[in-house]
Amino acid sequence: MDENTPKDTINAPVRRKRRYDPSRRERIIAVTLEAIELYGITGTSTRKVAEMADVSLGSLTYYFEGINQLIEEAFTQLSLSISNEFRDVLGAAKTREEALIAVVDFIDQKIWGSHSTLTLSFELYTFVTRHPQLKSLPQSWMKQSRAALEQHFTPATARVIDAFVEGIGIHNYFDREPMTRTEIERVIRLIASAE
Amino acid sequence: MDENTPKDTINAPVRRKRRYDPSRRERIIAVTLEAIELYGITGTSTRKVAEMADVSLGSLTYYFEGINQLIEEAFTQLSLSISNEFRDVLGAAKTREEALIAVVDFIDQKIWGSHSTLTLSFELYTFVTRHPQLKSLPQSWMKQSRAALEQHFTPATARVIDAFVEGIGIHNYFDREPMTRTEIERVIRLIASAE
Amino acid sequence: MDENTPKDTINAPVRRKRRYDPSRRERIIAVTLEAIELYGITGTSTRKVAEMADVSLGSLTYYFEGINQLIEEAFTQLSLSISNEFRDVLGAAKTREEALIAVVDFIDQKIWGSHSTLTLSFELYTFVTRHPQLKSLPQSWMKQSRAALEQHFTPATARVIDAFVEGIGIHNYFDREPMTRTEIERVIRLIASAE
Amino acid sequence: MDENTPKDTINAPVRRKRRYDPSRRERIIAVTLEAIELYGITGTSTRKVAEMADVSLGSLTYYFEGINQLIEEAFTQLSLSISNEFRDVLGAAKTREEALIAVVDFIDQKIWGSHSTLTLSFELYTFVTRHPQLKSLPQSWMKQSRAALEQHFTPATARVIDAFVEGIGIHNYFDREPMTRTEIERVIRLIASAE
DNA sequence: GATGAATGAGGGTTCATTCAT
DNA sequence: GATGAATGAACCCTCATTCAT
Repeated sequence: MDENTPKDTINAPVRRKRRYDPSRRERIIAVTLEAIELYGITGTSTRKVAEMADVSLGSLTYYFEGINQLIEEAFTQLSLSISNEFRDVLGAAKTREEALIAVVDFIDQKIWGSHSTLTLSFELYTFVTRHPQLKSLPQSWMKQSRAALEQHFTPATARVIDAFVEGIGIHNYFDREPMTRTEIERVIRLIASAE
Repeated sequence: MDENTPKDTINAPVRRKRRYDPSRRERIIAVTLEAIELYGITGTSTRKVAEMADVSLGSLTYYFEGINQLIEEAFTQLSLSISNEFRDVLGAAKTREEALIAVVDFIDQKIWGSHSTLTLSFELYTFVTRHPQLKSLPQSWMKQSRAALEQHFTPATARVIDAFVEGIGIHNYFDREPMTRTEIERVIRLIASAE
Repeated sequence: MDENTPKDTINAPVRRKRRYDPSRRERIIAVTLEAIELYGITGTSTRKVAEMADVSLGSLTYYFEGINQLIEEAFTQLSLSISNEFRDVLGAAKTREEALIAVVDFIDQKIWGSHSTLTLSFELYTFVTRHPQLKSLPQSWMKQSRAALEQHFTPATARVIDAFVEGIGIHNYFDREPMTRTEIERVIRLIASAE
Repeated sequence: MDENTPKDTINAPVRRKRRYDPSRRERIIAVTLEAIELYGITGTSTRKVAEMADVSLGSLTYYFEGINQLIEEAFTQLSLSISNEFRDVLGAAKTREEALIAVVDFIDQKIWGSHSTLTLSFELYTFVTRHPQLKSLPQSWMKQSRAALEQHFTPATARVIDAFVEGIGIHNYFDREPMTRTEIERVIRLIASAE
């Protein structure tokens, strides 16, 4: 009782008493993804997420079964974001030529090539390895990528492009002299030419 | 101690639990890699490694600065193993045709396609993301792969093959209908044909 | 809320999850006793009780001061049930001989010997130890047991029988070879014979 | 490093660094029993035990699988103490008459009648209810009590006395007017007379 | 050189209770 | 009157690391 009574209006203690926060669940998920990007799954604790989301510790287990479910939902969202973005980029292409360029863009810098995306993907792959029930995440992600590519290429070609996107993205991440845009384009054209 | 001490035969050559063991350091590293494969970095603790290596807990910090150094050395060894194996497989190829088949084998089942290798690679990639000083590991690994490939292909082709190996390995790991050997071979031949 | 709201039949008498419920307080108490029997006081939480009673979480602190008051009321009810049952069983006896048999029945299987009753009694005894204001519960329970016995036996005998009932019930609960009905009857007759 | 460096010898920080504490495990068990008596199992936490034993938190899980194993060991010790004490008291009796008096003493005040013992017994009974693997504790305790009694009485009588001891102890604990020593003695003699 | 008992910060989670609606 | 989202202290336990022997 005492601790809630402000001595005077000036020194009133700042007490976080945020009730009614309708988008709380979504914010927690988004913040979790940020935490994973910043600190890795290893460094992502309930306490850190709660603090980053400006939320009490109890909120996490109020909305989620446990930290694993939280991570799963965060990854689900990540997976959706990436594959939707790929779909959008490819979907905007009207001709086969535009599609080719869109793929190159996707690798080169726009999405897949980004530090953030790759970092999160590595975390996801590693996590899926230990939690096989999440295999559906990269699976449906791959499925959607290929569906988007198949609007412009044959299934076989789509598959090869998809795999190349994956591989070159990772290699460029580590490589001190990443493959140039010109070279990427040459490869994509080569693959596409084989249909 | 008591239970291991022979009561009356003073010089009896009793096998102590922790016997004289010159290769202890190496064994700890090897066991750490096993632990990472089995439980992930997250699930690999000093206690578990010590127990698996049949070594005292103190040994770990006696031989290594800390658990991170231990993991780093384990990954260094992993990196060496994989790239050496790739070098050997490629090195055994006498003709360009044999080299092509060797690459297909490498992807298809022998090494890179294995569950164990991919699992460890994901752990490594994730770890490197948080410990940039280890970037040299995948870098020199890539360097050696390409050097091996360059015995039979141009540098540009070597690079593309290398990236494709990476990507298709990962995709096949997640894919419920992995790319067939025939299809893999077709792609490799396609890439090689562009020289 | 959405899923329970009828889309077009405005006045449809949809059964809400939480319907009008006049005996809610009593039900909560009864359910609490069930929870204690199933999970022990340790395993009985407000959430679990609310869920089992199909009642909102807030109801518990709305109807009760706190969980301790809830437990107290549950135990009060338990105490009443058991002692009333004992009173009824004894009250139905018309002769001293029938009373003897009734006591044997009470121990042997009917009430006191039951797993459920003993489980709850242990919980109660333990709880009373930490909340002395509840000592009146076993006290009035004992008082009523003796009053029922005194319809057929002297106070001194009633007391001894009562204590024996307590002791043999507990021992038979743990004993792998419980005391037989014949033997129980022999003891009761022995005690009764001393008047 | 900084925090360990004393600024001067006078203000050297007091750091509990108790290494080598050979009886630590036993002390933790003993302290746990004290904690259970004082606060009940419900109120006995790892933190409280660690503090009471002047031991670090980690020591508890270093020596015990978890808090349940700790409680089990504490109860095992309790069970041993009580039944040994009963054995000793009875064992000191040379004649049947002395044995009778020993039993009365045991109930009346010495051991079983004590607040402490009954409190712990209630906790034990309640705990066993939820952890059936501990049923052997009260079982072997009963077994030993009867063995001690059978030095002076027939098995049937031993069993009845044992049950009566249990029941009267509990009832006297709750009763505002406990059974007098004289009355207890009368009952014991009555039971013994039936052989 | 080698050990393993000891440490304590930090992990995930549960809980009774509060209170704006 | 009744709700349930929100709180934060406290729970048990794991961990890398230290250090007296």
